[in-house]
Amino acid sequence: MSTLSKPTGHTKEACNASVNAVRDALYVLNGKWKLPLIFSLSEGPLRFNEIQRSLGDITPKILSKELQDLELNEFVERKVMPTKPVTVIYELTPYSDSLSSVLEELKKWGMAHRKKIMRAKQAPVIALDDRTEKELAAAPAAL
Amino acid sequence: MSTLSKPTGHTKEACNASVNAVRDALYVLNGKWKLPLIFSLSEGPLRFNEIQRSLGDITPKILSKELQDLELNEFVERKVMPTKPVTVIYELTPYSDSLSSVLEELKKWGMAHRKKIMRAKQAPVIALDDRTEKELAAAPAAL
DNA sequence: GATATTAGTATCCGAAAAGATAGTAGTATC
DNA sequence: GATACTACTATCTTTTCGGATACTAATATC
Repeated sequence: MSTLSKPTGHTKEACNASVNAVRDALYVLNGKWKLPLIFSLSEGPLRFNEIQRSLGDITPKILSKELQDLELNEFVERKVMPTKPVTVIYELTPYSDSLSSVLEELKKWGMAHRKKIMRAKQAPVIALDDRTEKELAAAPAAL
Repeated sequence: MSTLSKPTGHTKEACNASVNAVRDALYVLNGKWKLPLIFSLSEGPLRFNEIQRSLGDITPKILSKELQDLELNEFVERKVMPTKPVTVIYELTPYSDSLSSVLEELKKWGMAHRKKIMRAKQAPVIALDDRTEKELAAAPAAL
């Protein structure tokens, strides 16, 4: 039995509100590139092509879409510089800092979960490091 | 400018490790039904058909798959009871409680974000309540 | 005038996630 | 013997996501 529902009580309305709030939060971080993008920009502003190079294999279409998503959520600001061939710089907003505690919690939990899976399966570290996160999270019992 | 990268420094390796850990965490919560399912079971153990009824419009195929995912991640335990027509009960494990602080952070952030969006757009509350979370999070500027 | 660089957009494509619909095995009831 | 309930599984279709490839407009360089 669990205590997950204790803090807010467990009325249907409270649960739905919680689910919706958590979903809102997950939604803004979701997809393959949001996190790499945020971490990449956390080292400083970058231009479009610089981001593309730093992420390696993202296509311009996807990068453009992801940057627009981040802009809509006010994590990233897009600045067009009036240079000869125009340069566009993207940088994290102060608001993006509000994510830090959430990301910190997710990171802590993710690392602990990975350790649990490693312990549970007694798999050698090297083998674990070779697995993708998807495999790790989706099929821990298979390790 | 942001301070997102400060706590762990910003070496390439540290960033990748963080991204992977956060991704691990997001992965186990991802998909349309994981959260409703967890919240539903947080009120107590339920049988397959009871879960289906409580979630409304999930198909048995999807429900079965989601429950298996949760079982693999050790959030849910599946117990087969030797009754006349067999009954199967699903319940949250003690390990699922480890999610509570993560979910609490996500909930807090999600609620604050929604409020920010509401303030930013000065949209009437009723209009906001009519929107889906996807619309809210994906296109806040359109409110 | 040909080529390169800027920051993208347009079109098509394949994989994966989700859903609709139907069926299954075992038991019990009418 | 027909129907219903249990907990699913099988098959097919739709929707969504991400990617490959090619292209654009404006300026600058060779």
